[in-house]
Amino acid sequence: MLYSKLFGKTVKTAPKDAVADSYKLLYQGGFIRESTAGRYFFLPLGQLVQQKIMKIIKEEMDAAGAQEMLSPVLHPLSLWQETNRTKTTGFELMRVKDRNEAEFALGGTAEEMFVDVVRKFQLSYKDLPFNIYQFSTKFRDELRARGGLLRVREFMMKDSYSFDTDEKSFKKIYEKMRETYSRIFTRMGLETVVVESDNGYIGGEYCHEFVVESPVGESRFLVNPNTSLAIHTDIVDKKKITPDERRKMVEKKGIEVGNIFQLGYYYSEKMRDALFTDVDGKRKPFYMGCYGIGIGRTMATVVEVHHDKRGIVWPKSIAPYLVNLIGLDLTDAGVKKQAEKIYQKLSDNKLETLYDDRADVSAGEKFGDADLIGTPYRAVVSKRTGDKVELKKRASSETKLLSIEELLRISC
RNA sequence: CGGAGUGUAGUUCAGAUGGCCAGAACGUACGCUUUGGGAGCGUAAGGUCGCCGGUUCAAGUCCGGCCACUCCGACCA
Repeated sequence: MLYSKLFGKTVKTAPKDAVADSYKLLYQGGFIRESTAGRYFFLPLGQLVQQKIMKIIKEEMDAAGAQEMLSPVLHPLSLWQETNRTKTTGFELMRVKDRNEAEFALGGTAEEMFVDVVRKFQLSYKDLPFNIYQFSTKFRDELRARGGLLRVREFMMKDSYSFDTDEKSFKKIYEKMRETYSRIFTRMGLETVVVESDNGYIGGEYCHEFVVESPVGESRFLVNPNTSLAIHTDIVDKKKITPDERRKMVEKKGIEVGNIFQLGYYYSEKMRDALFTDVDGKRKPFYMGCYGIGIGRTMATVVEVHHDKRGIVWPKSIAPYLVNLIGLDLTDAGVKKQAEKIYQKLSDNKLETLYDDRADVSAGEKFGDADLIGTPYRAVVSKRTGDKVELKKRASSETKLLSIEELLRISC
């Protein structure tokens, strides 16, 4: 990508009321812009990151045997009434009517929809278990949005729903999802704590949050550093912890980037005909679970964890580009030609490159932008570099002069 | 929804006691100069002063209502 053609520019100042570092940097770097409170545009750079996050999630979900599909965003309100969740969700449902006055809820989570599609089929125990998921925009009319992408009213979420014959079978999927989630976040450079939590309006008996420790997070939990037992402060009272154990636990704050829920029969018993035929010929309700990851929040969390005073330091796995190629002295025809040649070589080798081809911008400004945008590598071509390229990792201050062949050996 | 606060150019802000054509910096466009850590000079464009109403000879400024946004809390991913 040519920097001169990239839609979205870096700016020196962030809005004065931006408090979260992730919001400041994503704003200044030209990744996002606010529409109205809690609703954001993802600019080209931001969307590239979001897509990479989704790609990793998809790879891991598919490897775990889950199948991607897609449900409508407008949910018939009658489905939400069937489970009485029109009244019990913590967020306000947003409602719309069509031309026939039929009422819909803008989906904030999709348990009812997925049960509804499943019950359209005549399933038997032989079809179970399965785990189906989607990426889609969720709408939650929260009382208050905060912290840029950390808490919003409209966001991309991966939500999946598992259907099982019984608890024993379900627990295998639950355990698999727990491992899958840990792997997903590790691949994005996030270290997560698995925290036992309250189910809230989702229903069911137990659930676990995947929390990244951070002072800007809203999740408070207690953790025992020796046993890695972690529980949300909300459920401490329910958990009958001995005073002795309690003393060993420390309280921490973090950002909830994902969660896994046991739903059991919560939905399949409330919704008519959410049944499968078991081996004994009897119709029985599905034993369910659901699993969510907020994409935008995950992106913001990565920035919260991986940045310095100059800007973002993206992990390779989700960086918008691997290399920021900076051409200096581009008014010199020889240098310009060399820079273009290197850009071409990088592209030919599938090394995603943002080429800063601006001829009328000072070196300092280009370096500043590169640090702000935070690609893992910065490559410089100038009068000084001759037929070589200067390479620097974003996270380090060390520079190396490499031949083009050596440059092409950098890995994704 | 309770508490606090903000709303003037794309952004950050200044505009005391009401008073002529509403300002600066950054950014943007053009010209010249400059080119390894956000350079310099010049010119220009860019504003229904959040909206509605009121007071007044006169309102960005005073009064009332509304709206939007931010922060804290409550609540929740």
